[in-house]
Amino acid sequence: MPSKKPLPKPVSTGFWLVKSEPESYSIDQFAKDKKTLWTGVRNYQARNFMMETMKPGEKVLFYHSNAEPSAIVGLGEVVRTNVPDPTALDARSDYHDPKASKDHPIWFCAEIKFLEKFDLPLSLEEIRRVDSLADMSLLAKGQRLSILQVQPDEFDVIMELV
DNA sequence: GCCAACGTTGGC
DNA sequence: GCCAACGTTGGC
Repeated sequence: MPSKKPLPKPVSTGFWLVKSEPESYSIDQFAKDKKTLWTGVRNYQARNFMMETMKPGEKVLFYHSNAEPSAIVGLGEVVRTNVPDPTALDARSDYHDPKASKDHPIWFCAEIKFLEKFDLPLSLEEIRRVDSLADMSLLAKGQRLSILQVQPDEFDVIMELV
């Protein structure tokens, strides 16, 4: 028996949810930018999603966290993945990592393009009231990951409600 | 502003 | 390798 388990490489469900505090990057800013690099992620699990699980063309729900109300507010689509995060190499960035270099970027991000701002944002409170969304990882206790997988059936339910 | 939950760091 | 201390996330 090998003493080490291989690192699990999760299969993409094809759908994602990314969190952003509207005060740092809002859906309105995303709509203006048309596309953005999802930089500044400094968590290995979230990074690995953007390095090896996410695929171009997959849909991304945009969630406002720490907001009033916190809610799913829009939709984007993955354009590129596994892009070295430029903020890690920028000494003036809040996200600068002195251990990162051009040959060893450490941190990677995805590029996401704007598709839609929802007419009816789906608040966290509303999400909790939908039985078929009860298993969303967004609702899991202690869940702090800024990038989460979404199941196809959950995505369909959400798109019916926004 | 509070604080539970979790990830990371570093001393040993 | 253990684990206490610390920092961050994000709901409330």
